Amino acid sequence: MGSNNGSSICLDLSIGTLQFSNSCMKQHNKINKLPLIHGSTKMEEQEIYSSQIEAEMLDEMNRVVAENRRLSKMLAAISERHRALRAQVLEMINSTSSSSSTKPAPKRRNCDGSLGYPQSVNASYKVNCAKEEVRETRPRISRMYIRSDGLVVRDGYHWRKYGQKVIRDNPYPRAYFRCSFAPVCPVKKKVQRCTEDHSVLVVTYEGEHNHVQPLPGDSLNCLR
DNA sequence: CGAGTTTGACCAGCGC
DNA sequence: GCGCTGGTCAAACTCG
Ligand SMILES: [Zn+2]
Repeated sequence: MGSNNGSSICLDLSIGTLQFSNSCMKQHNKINKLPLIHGSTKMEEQEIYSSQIEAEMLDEMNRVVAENRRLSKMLAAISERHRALRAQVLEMINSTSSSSSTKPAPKRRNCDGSLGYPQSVNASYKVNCAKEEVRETRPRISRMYIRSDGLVVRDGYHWRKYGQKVIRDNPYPRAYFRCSFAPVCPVKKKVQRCTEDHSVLVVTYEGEHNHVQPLPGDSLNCLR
């Protein structure tokens, strides 16, 4: 979870071009090897038809090659931007962690301030979570998006509800759960409905279980 | 009767 | 300092 630190994006963008050109060439050879029988109108028709197909295939192939080239350029540009942003974020983390060594870190609202789809996660959240990875002292926080009608999340663990709160800008309340193995297990979770899509539950897990899953059969229909 | 849930009160951080 | 807000506590309540 969140451990995908790979800076290089590797995508195979050769969308069947080789295969396509090979089959095209085979067909081309086949057509060329056809015995020529002069005066045969049927053969002429076939030849015209074949050449039409050939021309269409070549057109298609050129189009796909051009598309492939365009996508490769786009990917290169995106990779370059990703690398630059990553470097920037790391620089920010280093500067803030060195400067905040004198200041005590705030006790609350570290990673839970914003709630929304993964695409709309803001920059400060990303920076905070990156900080989370850098210093291993704070409990691990992970967020999941689950499509569910009720507030029940089948994640294989037993939870005890210890609070519910109406949160600003959300008509649905947020529920607070502790692992039923507490205080031995320190894991907590928060469950609330997504403001954008009310059929989606936003589940935030805090910490890691130090015991086996009591209900391993329960699968998590996660949307990530 | 014990375990789990509900819900109002309380506490602490943060912005103004 | 004050009000707002999110997180937690704990008494009351429910359910098997
Ligand atoms: Zn646990």
